[in-house]
Amino acid sequence: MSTAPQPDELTRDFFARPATAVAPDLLGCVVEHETADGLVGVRLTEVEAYLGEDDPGSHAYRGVTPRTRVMFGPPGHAYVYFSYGMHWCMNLVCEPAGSAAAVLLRAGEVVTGHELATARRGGAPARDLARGPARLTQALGVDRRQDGSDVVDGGCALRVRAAGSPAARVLTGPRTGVGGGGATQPWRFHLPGEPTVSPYRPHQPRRRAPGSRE
DNA sequence: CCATAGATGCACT
DNA sequence: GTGCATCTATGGC
Repeated sequence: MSTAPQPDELTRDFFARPATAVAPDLLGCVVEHETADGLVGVRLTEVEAYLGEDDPGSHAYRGVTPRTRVMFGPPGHAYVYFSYGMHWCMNLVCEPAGSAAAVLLRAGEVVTGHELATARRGGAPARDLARGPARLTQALGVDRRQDGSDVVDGGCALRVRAAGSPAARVLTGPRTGVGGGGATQPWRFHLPGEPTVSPYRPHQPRRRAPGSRE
């Protein structure tokens, strides 16, 4: 049989736009990851836009490095990075190659593979399965191996599809967990009335490590 | 509900 | 060496 695109499949052109335009359109879409263990799908309820080299809150602010190489590549790919020594976070790359914008997937609702997602999350309650960027990747089974994955190439294990009509209402707010002056722009997007949206936390400078002098 | 502290490894300076 | 685009456990209300 043919591998014709499904009607709800997102296109590369969808991601070739500014991150601030892509981000609200991603709300309500479903990210799926299929592994040997099964399929988990997450309906996105909260995302954040990160711009390129002019955005102090973006990993791309200091230009191309081995880690941020994928952000500067073509749109429609996953940028997965390691955070705080134990977590993985997932972005979808936007804008044409050479421009480093991306959208961080912050939270969602597990709509497929509830049992597998719960097992991966250590038996967490349903609302918490994908509430937070690191929880979301853990529920999906995404880690370093998915960095650079093409999510709009039909047949990839990690993919994004539209689900129903676009969100009727989208709320915006300041970005979460970002300092350096990058938090003040209203580049966080979420759906209203969603219990899976992570609570907003203003950025707090990290206290010194134990044992260091004050 | 809220606040705080500790875990933990990598990218970059 | 410094600083994280975080989460969990624990304690108090």
